[in-house]
Amino acid sequence: MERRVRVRFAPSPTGALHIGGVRTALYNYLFARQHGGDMLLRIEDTDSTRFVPGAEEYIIEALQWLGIEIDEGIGVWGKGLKGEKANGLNIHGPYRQSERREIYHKYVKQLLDSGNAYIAFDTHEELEQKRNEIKNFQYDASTRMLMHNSLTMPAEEVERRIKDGEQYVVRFKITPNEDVHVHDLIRGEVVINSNILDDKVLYKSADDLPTYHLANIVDDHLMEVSHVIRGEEWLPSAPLHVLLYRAFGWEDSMPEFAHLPLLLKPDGNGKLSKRDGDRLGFPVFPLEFHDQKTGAVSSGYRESGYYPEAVINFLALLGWHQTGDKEIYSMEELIQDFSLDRVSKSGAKFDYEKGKWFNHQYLMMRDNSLIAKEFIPILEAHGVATNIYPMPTIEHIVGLMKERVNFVSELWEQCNFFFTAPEEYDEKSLKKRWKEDSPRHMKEMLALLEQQDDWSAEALDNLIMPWIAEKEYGVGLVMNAFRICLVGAARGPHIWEITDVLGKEETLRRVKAALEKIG
RNA sequence: GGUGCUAUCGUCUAGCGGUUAGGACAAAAGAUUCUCAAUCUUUAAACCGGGGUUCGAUUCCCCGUAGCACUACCA
Repeated sequence: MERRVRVRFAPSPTGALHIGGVRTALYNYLFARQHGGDMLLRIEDTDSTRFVPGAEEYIIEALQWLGIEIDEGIGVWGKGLKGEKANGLNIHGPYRQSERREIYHKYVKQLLDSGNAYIAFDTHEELEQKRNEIKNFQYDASTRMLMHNSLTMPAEEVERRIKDGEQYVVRFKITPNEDVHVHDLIRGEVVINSNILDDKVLYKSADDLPTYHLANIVDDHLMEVSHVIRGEEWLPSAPLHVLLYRAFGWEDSMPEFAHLPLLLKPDGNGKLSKRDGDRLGFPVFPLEFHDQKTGAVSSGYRESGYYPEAVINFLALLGWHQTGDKEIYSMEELIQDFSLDRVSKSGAKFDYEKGKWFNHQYLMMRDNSLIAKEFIPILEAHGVATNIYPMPTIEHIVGLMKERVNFVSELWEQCNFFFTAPEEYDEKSLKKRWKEDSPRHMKEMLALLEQQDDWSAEALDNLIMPWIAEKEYGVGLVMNAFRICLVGAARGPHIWEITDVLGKEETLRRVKAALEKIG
């Protein structure tokens, strides 16, 4: 009997959601949707010292922006999951680990009672001392009898210490010299000897919270998670997790594991970090993040002008690829085509340039009307009174220009001349395209244009081209000078597209102004 | 140091014993155009090294090398 697919994304609220975390969330989501299963969001806030206010809200907002729907847990949203139905699914809650203390108590006790765990009183100082004393010290079968714990002291003393309020931790008692097999959906069988595992802290009395390892196993079991899809950094502790399932007697219902390759720095070595983004000038977070403690602001993909579809598409292909050459995938297509066994095993260097290209692709595919709406605020920020332009005109302009930019935000510098007359003339263009005869050409052209009533591109072309030919001025020479008058530089779309948008009056005005200013 | 994972153009990758090793990004050149882009065409660019297995290895195995991850009362 096939088990219902249930996956979870379980970030800890320690700051902005890293782009690698976003990819993990995405892969989980794709897998869940493909199998008609459930996508849960759980908050792993078992480290009270690293909690960052606002992080949880940030995570939810980021997932919503990207279109990664949550079926169960924190921040449920998405199609058909609103209201009661959504709440009805939240039967495994609470989904914040800090709110599950009672649950963990029970399971810590179970491990203690079954002899799979013990209580330890060693202070940080004592541990530090041992690390100095014994090279490569590890708290395990070889050293645990040298330490202050319930294995080395009488039960009464343990009890007394706890009663006295002494802080302690609960450690997992690892059986030495045992090969632990982990089946990984991406990597196959991984075998690790338990000797290299230490007696992991499972619970700390100081904040009455479990550590990741315990909470993770208990929650995944209770929440009936079928597949654990997470970053490769967890692979070394996967055997520990297997041992934990075993100690609880849950090995039969243990989830399948899939450890994803890491996202690496674009240059050099190591995994992608926030600092790389700062250094190389690209965002490593989906949304802009304001750190309330430090006041630092980190840039986000949304604020940088990316479309969520582009970010999704880009991220999906960083570590996963189908057999063919297809590169543009909608979310629906990804859900259709995604598979864990086609996830690559090696880390992927983060290629930001390709990310820009993806956004370009989505910009090209986008309706001009939508782009125009996005462009209007930018126009207004540059002092353009957008209400004097009919919407179709703005749509026409963005349609002309979108193919030469990656982001809507780059549109302004490409097409500002449609909205404001040039005040300065690009020196390079002048040098190359404004010749001795240019003023005379422009004056003659001006005279011709002033007589012209039909301002259509076709009519203007029929007027000007024969004139140039007749006078033998050279098309390039005249047209480029004309372009400089209108644009202020040697760039932009076809010249009759520009005259069309500007209209006769404005066109003539610009030519006159240029004649005055450049001479 | 220990343990694990990984290894095809600069980058993301296709390839699942026999291929002119394919595609995309980035780069270069050309075409086109009144300009700048876009577009199209083209070029350059890779199987980490050494052993096996095999008629034949980029592909399978081993070793080496390199990279990465983990090695906390962090996740």
